[in-house]
Amino acid sequence: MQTDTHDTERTLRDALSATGQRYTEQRAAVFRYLRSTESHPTADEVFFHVRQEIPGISLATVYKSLETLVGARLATKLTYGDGSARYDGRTDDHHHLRCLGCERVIDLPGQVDDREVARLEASADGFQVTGCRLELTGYCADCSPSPASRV
Amino acid sequence: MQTDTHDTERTLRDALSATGQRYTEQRAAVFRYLRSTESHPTADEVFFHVRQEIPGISLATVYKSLETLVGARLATKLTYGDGSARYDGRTDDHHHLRCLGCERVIDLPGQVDDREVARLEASADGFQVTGCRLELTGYCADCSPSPASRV
DNA sequence: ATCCTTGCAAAGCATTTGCAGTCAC
DNA sequence: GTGACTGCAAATGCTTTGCAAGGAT
Repeated sequence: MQTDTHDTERTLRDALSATGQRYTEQRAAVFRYLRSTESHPTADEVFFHVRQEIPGISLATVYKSLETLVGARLATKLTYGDGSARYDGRTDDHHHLRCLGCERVIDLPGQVDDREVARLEASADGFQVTGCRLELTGYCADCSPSPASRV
Repeated sequence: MQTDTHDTERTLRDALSATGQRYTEQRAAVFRYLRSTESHPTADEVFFHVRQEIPGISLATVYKSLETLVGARLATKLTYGDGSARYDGRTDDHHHLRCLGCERVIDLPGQVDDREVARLEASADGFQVTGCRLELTGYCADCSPSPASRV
């Protein structure tokens, strides 16, 4: 646990200093919160939680910190979906489920098979593929309209 | 060609009247423009083009028309990606390529194999999947940094 | 000591809304 | 004639920016 905290701080310090940026309490708190949750929070939600630790932090700083983390590849910005952007503290290749009922975004374990990507890529003439994002939409266990119905 | 125009108008009239909504010149122009392009335009781009046909149309009306079309399942709203939403006149199941250079969104022929979706879905415990969106990111032929390089 | 960061308030966009006049049915 | 739609302008919501004061190296 203690080790976790140290690793997190070390990771952040290293990534920031590598690009001439500074380690600050605010950035650390935002980073720690992102790492601690699987809820893919919006900037506002991050602000709300981090404020309990650093009451004086401003929303603008939260936005700046989040962009800094994304720039340092320590977080991902999820811009699909309506409305406000969501941030994800995971940076490994993974996908998402989006509940059409409660709008929650849930991590989906597993990756798209490379052969499947290659097959699709074959239709993308002259396009050089570097990444793949997949989102399954539907209804989570709590929002399922009815166990058997299908829209 | 003539038939195409008739079909388009008929399709729109039918879809609108089915929900007690009215056929208007503005909605028709927006619909026609969406059908005529593969460029996945933003609301602003639709506004720009439709204005050449109906100079008096307002941006608000374009937004309202686009939402009406989406609601009637005659268009799709593409909300992944930063910034403004893009609209797609195609409603069949298909996916997209997003160029990280010029930000263009290009249609990707082909679908994700059902078995692949089923495999991923298996990890989504209790989640009822109704749709699948996939986006390959990379560089289009015009933006490719260099033929062989890979980031 | 340098110059990056913060917090505040104001600005910037994309999108939505309220409402009176207009139009499709 | 009735209720839906348009156009305008103002409002909203998320995000970014400019700048002086403060903080990390």
